[in-house]
Amino acid sequence: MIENDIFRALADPTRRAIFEKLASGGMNASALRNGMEISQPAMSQHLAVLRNARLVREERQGRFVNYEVDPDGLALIAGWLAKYRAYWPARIDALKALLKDME
Amino acid sequence: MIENDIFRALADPTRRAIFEKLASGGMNASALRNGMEISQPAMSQHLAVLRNARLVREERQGRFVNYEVDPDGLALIAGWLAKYRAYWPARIDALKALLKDME
DNA sequence: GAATCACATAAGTCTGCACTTATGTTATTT
DNA sequence: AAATAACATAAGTGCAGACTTATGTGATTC
Repeated sequence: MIENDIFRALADPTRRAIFEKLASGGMNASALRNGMEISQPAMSQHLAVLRNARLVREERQGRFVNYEVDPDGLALIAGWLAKYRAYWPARIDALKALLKDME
Repeated sequence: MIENDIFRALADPTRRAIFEKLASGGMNASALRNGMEISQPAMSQHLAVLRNARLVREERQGRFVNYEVDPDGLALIAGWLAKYRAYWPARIDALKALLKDME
């Protein structure tokens, strides 16, 4: 179940940090490690989990592998959130401000 | 960190099932157990985790404790998602239409 | 083609966490 | 006030998962 993979992937703070870093632009695994104090295998394993959850996708470039955010995973979270939109009216103003900021 | 609590809380499928059940209406812990094959302590522990993540809130009613969805947790997820709005431009229009419909 | 570089995979260790059994706490009932 | 009902908490157990060390794989460099 992909939904389970997504939430389990995001449950780890290190993985969320990696994802956030990728959100600012595509990057290879080595570049991702810069300033993160994480071993090479650990990074590789984290990326595999994120990729399996469709939060990230890879693209081979020579001997480098470029990673970038996969919108599919985000859309799935948005879909999960939408199921509970009945509870959003309480926060509707905050959301509106958020959207206005998106223009 | 509350964001971490939220994602860790949602990482467990049983906890997501409990949350989904509560989304269809407030309920006490015993009613939640109906048709779930889960022990009473396990349910109590799951509810504690969800409550700590602000995904659920409780309200004492005699010797019962009524649980309901807490919009705060959902809003925090929406806020997290919003950080990556650059990756779901196509979804923005749908969300806007949704909010307009809420007026 | 041998060495090196970027990354993946294997296997083992250790911590966190979901569960169980047992007991505590608070409110109702009789 | 004793019994019971609804729930919380404590302590112990077993497994998943985040890490390590070691090795494998595919691409570039010399």
